[in-house]
Amino acid sequence: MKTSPRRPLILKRRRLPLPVQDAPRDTPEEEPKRPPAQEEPSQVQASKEVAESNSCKFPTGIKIINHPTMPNTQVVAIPNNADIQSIITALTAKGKESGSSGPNKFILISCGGASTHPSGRQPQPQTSNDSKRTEIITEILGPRPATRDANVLRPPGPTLGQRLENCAGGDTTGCTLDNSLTNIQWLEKMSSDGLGSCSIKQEMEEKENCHPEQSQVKMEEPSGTSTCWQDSMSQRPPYSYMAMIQFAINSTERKRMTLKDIYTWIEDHFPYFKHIAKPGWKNSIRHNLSLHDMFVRETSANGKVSFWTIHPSANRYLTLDQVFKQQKRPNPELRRNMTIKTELPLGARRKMKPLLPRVSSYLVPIQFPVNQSLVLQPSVKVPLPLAASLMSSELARHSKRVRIAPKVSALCFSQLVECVTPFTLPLLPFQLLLADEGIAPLPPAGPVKEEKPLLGEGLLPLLPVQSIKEEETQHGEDMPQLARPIKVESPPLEEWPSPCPSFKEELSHSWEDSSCSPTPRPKKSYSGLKSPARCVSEMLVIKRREKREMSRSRRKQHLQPPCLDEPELVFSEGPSTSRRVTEAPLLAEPVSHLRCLQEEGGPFKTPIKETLPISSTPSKSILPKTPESWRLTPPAKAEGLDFSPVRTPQGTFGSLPDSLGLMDLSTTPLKSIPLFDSPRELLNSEPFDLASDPFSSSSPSDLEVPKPGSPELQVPSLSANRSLTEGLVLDTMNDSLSKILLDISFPGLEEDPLSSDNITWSQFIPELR
DNA sequence: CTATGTAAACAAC
DNA sequence: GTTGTTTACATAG
Repeated sequence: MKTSPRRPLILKRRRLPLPVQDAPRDTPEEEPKRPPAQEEPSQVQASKEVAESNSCKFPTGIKIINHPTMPNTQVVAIPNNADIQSIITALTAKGKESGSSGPNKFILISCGGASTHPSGRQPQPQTSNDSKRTEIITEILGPRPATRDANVLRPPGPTLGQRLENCAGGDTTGCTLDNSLTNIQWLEKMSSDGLGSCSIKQEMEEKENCHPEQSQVKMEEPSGTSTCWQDSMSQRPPYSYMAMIQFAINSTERKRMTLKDIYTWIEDHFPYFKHIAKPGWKNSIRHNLSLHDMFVRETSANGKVSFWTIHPSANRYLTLDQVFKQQKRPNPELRRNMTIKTELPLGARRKMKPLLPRVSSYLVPIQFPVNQSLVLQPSVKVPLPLAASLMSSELARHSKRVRIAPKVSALCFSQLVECVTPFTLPLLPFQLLLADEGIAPLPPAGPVKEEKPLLGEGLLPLLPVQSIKEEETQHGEDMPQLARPIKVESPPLEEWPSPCPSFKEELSHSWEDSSCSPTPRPKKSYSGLKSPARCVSEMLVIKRREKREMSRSRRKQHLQPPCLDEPELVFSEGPSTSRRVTEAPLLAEPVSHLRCLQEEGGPFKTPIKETLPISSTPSKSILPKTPESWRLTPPAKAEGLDFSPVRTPQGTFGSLPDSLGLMDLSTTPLKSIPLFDSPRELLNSEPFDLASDPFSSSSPSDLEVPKPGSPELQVPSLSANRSLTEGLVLDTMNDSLSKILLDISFPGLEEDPLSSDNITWSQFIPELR
């Protein structure tokens, strides 16, 4: 189709221009916003239901609304005077009761805020809304991307899968800013996507998903959207080769597959390759296998058969199934893509984002519901003390990025996610930044700009924890390479199916390697595993590589920390999966977290190649350190990297405390959480840190989060254009509470709301008023 | 610049 | 011919 010489195949995803500004076309009418009410009926109902139910349980004045985009997520508007703890307790109970199927994430927002606000600016416009609405929206459409984040975010709770779903949404929130933003996006989506049916209903039903069994093979159908999917089958899948390879490999129990099987799997699952694609696609597959460090080649014991595996640290265990599901729900993207193409006019189309792959993906798109979406009762006002927020992932695509904060967990939430809200773009720039409490520390130094660095870290933060630590510790900077071997971390053994895997690169260059020894670093290494013989052979290989490396081309891309982009999914089911991360030691949930973390980065994103020094790759890496980023990442933080940071416009945020975050939420100490009347307060206030309390202790000193002092960092920086607000997100699944910062910029406003202190939640969310 | 896709040259089996 | 690696280049963001 595409005939471009070079790229015969073009991914559609890229194609779609953002409607954003142009949007006009797309949604002209629609977007204009439908009043919330109008939205999907189904949604509405759902929301109502929820509300009702909630209302029962909770003190009066509390409004609960289903999050428009996030499944299993509700936005809870809490009056100032309400007893937060009790509410949290109630929500927690509720969430638990509901289990994965029900709402398990709650974004807490204080409503009365308006009152509080002295600020003057309450937005008028919005105000108007207040009265109006009572209802809200609901689920539906979430933006897809969110899911990913979700994963990330999600702690390990129950099953990841569930989480994902739950969280998936990420998001959330309700933030609806003003109309503008929201509408467009989502509405648009809705309409355009047509998700409709499939997604919506199913969404609610997520449950199904939960158990998905997915045979991976057939995933397509699972959803039922088969038609859509099928249609798409003839088209090039929206997944990168790297993603497809991962899907293929992860579809097996042992998580390993021969090249041939990979080809077969892909052909089976994506007819496009079987029937339409040029033969060269196989070459591309091979190319990807060789290029990305996350793919590790193992040789069978006898040495005759080579299996390709995914480096545990990088493996998110994504399966097509999972991705597919997620997409459905939350995002309609795929759907969109598929359908859209045909249906929508170009303008209308959204761009597809590469699902899995792109690094940028780290960013999670967040969608905000349209403003309307939330509605609180008029009467209710919440002060906002709470910040609630949400987070989860979201999608981001738009213009901005949101970072997701990790769960509160331990120390830090710090993670921020940057999201870009894709859709919204046009509308408004609303950004969310999640920050943990501490978060902020920005990376002072660096300009942050680079996302990448961030990326890696950013999301990861969580993940890394374990790995990171280890690395850190191990590394230090230099751990001898020897140490590396330690890698054991990677749980290779267990995880790795193959008994004796020999990885090409044993040395691992990645991580360390680059720097280290000149020696070879073959791609992957799991040292322990390989047999001697292999080692030798490997060595040879390595040598070659080294040479090459010297050269510059793209070499294998090293793993990096994860990113999120991908659809997240976390694995779920996989038996094996479970542990890999042995390392995780720290966390209680380790596994999941870890996994997430690692995975995040992993899979899709290519790890950064950090490049060896030499390597051809340009890694931009700022971090010279490690090539292997993925592991290393954390440390970085220490170093000043930011992990999670949000990148604010200017900068970024800081790092995560890394590990901290990971810790676990389980104990969330919500109790003491302060509520903030206005977003502004939040900003000013220190993070409350959950972390501090409970975790603080836990957190290693080193880890320390910059938080307190630092707050400003972010803020200031942010201030420039944005405003920040904070919110709390209660994830009952995880028992975690997270705080996030929302960075919101209003189009209309010149100033940042923040800057003006005036800002109130209501401004952001009219309904609250 | 980076990530990704494609093509192709080579090398080892 | 298959499998792996690399290099080179193109394209989109």
